[in-house]
Order: sequence, then C-alpha cells, then structure tokens
Amino acid sequence: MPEGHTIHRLARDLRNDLKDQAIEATARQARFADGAARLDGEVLSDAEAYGKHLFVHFDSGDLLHVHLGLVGKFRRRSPSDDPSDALRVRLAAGDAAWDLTGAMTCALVDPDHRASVVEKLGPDPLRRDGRSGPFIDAVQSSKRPVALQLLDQSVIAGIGNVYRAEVLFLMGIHPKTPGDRLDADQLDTLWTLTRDLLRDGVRRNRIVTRTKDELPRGRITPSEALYAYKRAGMPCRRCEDKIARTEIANRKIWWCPTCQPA
DNA sequence: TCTTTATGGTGAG
DNA sequence: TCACCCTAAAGAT
Repeated sequence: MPEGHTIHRLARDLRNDLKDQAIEATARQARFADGAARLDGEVLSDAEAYGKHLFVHFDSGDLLHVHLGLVGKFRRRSPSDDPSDALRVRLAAGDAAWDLTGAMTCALVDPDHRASVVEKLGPDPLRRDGRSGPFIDAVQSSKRPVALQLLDQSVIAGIGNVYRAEVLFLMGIHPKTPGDRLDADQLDTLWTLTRDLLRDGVRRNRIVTRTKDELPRGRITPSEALYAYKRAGMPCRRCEDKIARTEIANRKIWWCPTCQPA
C-alpha cells in the first residue's frame, strides 16, 4: 500500500522501534548481502520519509535508501520469526524486527546521493518543509492533464494512484483538465486537502477518504473507504451517475462524469 | 493450480 | 509507448 502516507508512517514506526539502537542487519538474498553485512552493528540515528522515498540514517553516515515500488513491503516481525525467502533485509533491535521484501530500491548510499534524489522531487505535503507554491507553479506551467501531474513526483511528492483519484473526485475536477486551466486558489485547496488526507492515512495506516459523517460505523471495508478508486460501474456516492474508468499514460483513473465534468 | 492484478518507477526504442 | 522489475493476494479455471 505504498503511497506517501505509508512511507511517513514507516519512518515513524522505525524511529519508535529502532532509533539510537545498534542494529542487527541480515539479508537472505545475495543482492543485498554486502549491504547488510556493512550495516550490521551500526547505530540507527533516524528514519526519514520524502514522498515515497525512505532514508534510514546511521551514526556512521551511511544511509539506507528504500523505495517500495508497487509491491514492496516493510513489515514488523518478531526477531524469532523465520524470515521469508523473499527477504531483502531485516533490521532488528530489541524485540522488533523489520523485514523488507519486494522493494524497488534498497541500497546503501551517502548524503550526496540522498540530496540528488530529493532534488528531483516536488514538495511533500507531509513534510514541514513542504510548500504549496512550487506545486501550484508547476501544475499551472504545464498543459498536461492534472491527473498526470499529480502522479509526477517532481510536481508533488507522495501522491499515488488512489489519492489522485480521490482528491480529484473531492475537488470535482475532471482528470484530463489541463494544469494551466486550474487557478491558484483551487490548487491551494487541492494541496491542503491532499495534506489532510495523507495525514489521516498516516494515522490510520490506510487510505480512507470518505468524510466521517458519510462513513458507516464500525469496521470499514476497503470498498467503503473510497469514492472513486476501483469503483468503475458502481454508483457515485454523491449523485446517481456511475463511476467511469479510463487510462492515462498506462495508469487507470476512475472518476464521476457528473461530479467531475470536463 | 493457474493467471491476473497492483497504492511505482526505469530505461529502451 | 512499452517491456520489465520485484512480491503476494485475488480471481479464474
């Protein structure tokens, strides 16, 4: 479930479990055996999220750069649990063992590399240093469809395919609206809404976009949590139209033709 | 037991 | 624009 909220939650959980502790680092696959061997015994000083990138800082100056991609997972296990064959690396200390599998990126890097990664990213609404200005300027300076721009991590860092469908629905914006057709107030509201949804996602450790008064009580099933994403053919929750689906640049996007007119 | 799909991104053509 | 990478759950047979 890796959109920005997942990574920020992960950074927080890793800090809580492992900060200032000497880490036992183990690998099961050959491709990160050297990295794990080098990290083994180093003290974890911080864990930081920037968009969908995770940087785990060590006292030595080493950084572990992780990007979960589509299928990566970083799960909390017990040190006594036998890791799966797919284990890329385990970071363990005390009674916590964090197992990484399926990650698109798992590499030991230095601060210069971190800087070069961050330099390519747009502002992250979940970070203290995230500002809406550069986001608004970037969107307005391009005719590309807003849905395309919201997935472009150099425009805004942390939005994925679920949040983009949901935020466009909530804003009543058609996915193919050219960026330069949106005004600054609208984009500022979109930024704030995105930030609030992401924060809620960090808190819940899942994506729930429907407003509190609309949500059923008790346990919320995946299909109840959202307005548009993966709801093609189902009735819109705000009108009687049916949710539509199309593709933009090989990614599916769902929207309500009535609530989000062209 | 198989095939498909996925909340992502890169690099080749 | 497309093939491809990584893994695992869901869907099809």
